[in-house]
Amino acid sequence: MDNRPVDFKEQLKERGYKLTTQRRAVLDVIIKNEGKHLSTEEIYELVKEGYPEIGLATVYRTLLLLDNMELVYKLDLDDGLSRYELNRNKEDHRHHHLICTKCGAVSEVEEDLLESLEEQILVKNRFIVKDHRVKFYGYCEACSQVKEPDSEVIKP
Amino acid sequence: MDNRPVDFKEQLKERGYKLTTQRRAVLDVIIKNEGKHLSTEEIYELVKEGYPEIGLATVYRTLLLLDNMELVYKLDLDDGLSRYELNRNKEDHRHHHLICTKCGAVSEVEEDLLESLEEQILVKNRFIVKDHRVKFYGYCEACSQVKEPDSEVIKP
DNA sequence: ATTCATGCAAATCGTTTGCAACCCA
DNA sequence: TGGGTTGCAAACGATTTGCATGAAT
Repeated sequence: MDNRPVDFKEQLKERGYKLTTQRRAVLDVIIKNEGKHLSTEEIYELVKEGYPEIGLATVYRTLLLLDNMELVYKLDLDDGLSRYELNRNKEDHRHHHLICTKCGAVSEVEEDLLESLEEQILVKNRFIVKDHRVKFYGYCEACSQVKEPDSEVIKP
Repeated sequence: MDNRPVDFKEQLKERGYKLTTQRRAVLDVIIKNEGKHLSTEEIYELVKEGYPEIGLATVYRTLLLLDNMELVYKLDLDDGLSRYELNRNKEDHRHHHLICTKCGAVSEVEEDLLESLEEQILVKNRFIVKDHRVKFYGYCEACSQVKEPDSEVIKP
């Protein structure tokens, strides 16, 4: 079902890059942890479990490469770290993130629903929208039921 | 028309903070440059024009304070710098940014138009949206008319 | 007189880069 | 073989922090 590794090798070849153990290891970790929004450091630690010799710089370089190849998608969840998620298909980055400012939980809205807004932007601002980044801040189901006074953990 | 400086003094007092020349100078620069999305360094340089003794650390600390007081709004325009814009009123941060990936120009969409989406999120995800950050990437009017092959300057 | 704020320099921290050794194609 | 790749350590750049001095209430 997952033929990405094959695509990966081909895509690297097309660009004149080599398929190395390190690159496979990084991609594999991201694939195995789909949905977790891992940070660079977290990816590094996970890769080291199966490949202790890898260097942090290699992880940074590989992530940059995967991002350029659009196999991966870089996120900013406002904690000062770069996080990544698997980009299942080219149009897949059209989902949004819900960030709970109380507990820090991050979930996703699979729908896009920005077409009408983008159409208005085209007409009113004469700006052609090609991509977008949308983050919603608020309270997740669990946190919205708590009665205690607010104590925000996350600041947008 | 602009009574913010008065509010500023009061708000500082309420929180037990002092009104210093430096804090006024920083806020004044932001007010005078409304719409420019200045970075911390740029604000520092502008403040120095009228107040050469100010230190960069003070600007950082003041910006953090203004952000906490919600007098200012922090932006991330993907260039690795923190940028700020004046937060005219508490509900004012409900506008979006249009970022041209060819020339880097940043403009704004004053309308919000996310209510229906947020209503759907409430129903489907049971997540209560309190705030959001929306960035659109694409081509501004000038750049969308150029015929040359793409040469993106900005990477989301 | 207190208490908070400032300026400076040093410290942090995530990320990038130079370079010799290494390894895939 | 040979050029891309790696690991290491040093370099970077934005932001933060410790501390003695200075200013606001």
